[in-house]
Amino acid sequence: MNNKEKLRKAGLRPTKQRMIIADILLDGIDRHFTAENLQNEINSSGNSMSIATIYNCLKKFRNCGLIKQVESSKDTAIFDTNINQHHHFLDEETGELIDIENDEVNLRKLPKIPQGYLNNGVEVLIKIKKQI
Amino acid sequence: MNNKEKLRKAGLRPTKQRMIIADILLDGIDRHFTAENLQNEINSSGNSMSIATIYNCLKKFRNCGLIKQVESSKDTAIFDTNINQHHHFLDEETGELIDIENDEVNLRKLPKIPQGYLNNGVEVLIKIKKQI
DNA sequence: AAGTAGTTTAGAACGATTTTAAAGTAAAAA
DNA sequence: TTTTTACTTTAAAATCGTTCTAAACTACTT
Ligand SMILES: [Mn+2]
Ligand SMILES: [Mn+2]
Ligand SMILES: [Zn+2]
Ligand SMILES: [Zn+2]
Repeated sequence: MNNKEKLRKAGLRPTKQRMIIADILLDGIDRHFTAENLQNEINSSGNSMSIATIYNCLKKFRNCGLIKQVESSKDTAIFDTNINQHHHFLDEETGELIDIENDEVNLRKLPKIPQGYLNNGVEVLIKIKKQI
Repeated sequence: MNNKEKLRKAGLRPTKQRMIIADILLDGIDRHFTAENLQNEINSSGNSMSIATIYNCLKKFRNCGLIKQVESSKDTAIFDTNINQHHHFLDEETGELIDIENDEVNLRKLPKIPQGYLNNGVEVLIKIKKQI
């Protein structure tokens, strides 16, 4: 399925800007990035785009499930092209994230979901720090 | 140990402002809160404090291990008075966090920590959503 | 008591993100 | 195809959480 079809299937109009972003993000390579990182990639590809459009598109892509947003206490939003359920190592010093595939983690025991709620995904974060 | 002693032991001068905050936060009750939440509590207690001081104190308290900061993709920092290793339920709609005590979770399998790094804590986040 | 290092503060500044509103574009209707 | 409609992009302004600045203040040391 090409990117135009992916956008259509997600319910998004394949505009010029969304296609530029899809060409960068939906190439099957897993990556973590910020809005600014993406703008730099757009610029490097010989294109340009308003930062407002980049935020608009990232929000649409995320809400459609084409990308994810990582839970992180950094002040800048971090997005993730790996949309499979998976986990992360986090170096709190640098903010660097490393993927952990889902089958690398196995939970023996999980707490009871609160009354009236449904489980909507489990994420394991392993904080790491450089050895001294 | 009283709050003045707790601050001293943490290497912090027990100033009037830090004592006001310690009286609110270090009462043994686990809670999740923002800087603004705390300012409201300070105001309700008949005191007042500059928002800069509140941020200064929260950062000091966190760096001394008197409180924690939660990993969250919300745009406002969320702090936690539960400093034991523990986990959370997160309602992504509302941002509400609910503690999961450490013994409620059991990991059968953990990935190998990357070369040159040390494990610095494991956090499990269970995203939940309201049943419809 | 005097010195000094650390702390508080109001307000300015900052940086990430969102809003505004006008111009442009894609899809639908005619 | 033309027209209409809803959606999208944009630069610039606004917003909002947080940090910085620098002057006044306070806790601790000598
Ligand atoms: Mn965040
Ligand atoms: Mn911010
Ligand atoms: Zn990832
Ligand atoms: Zn907690």
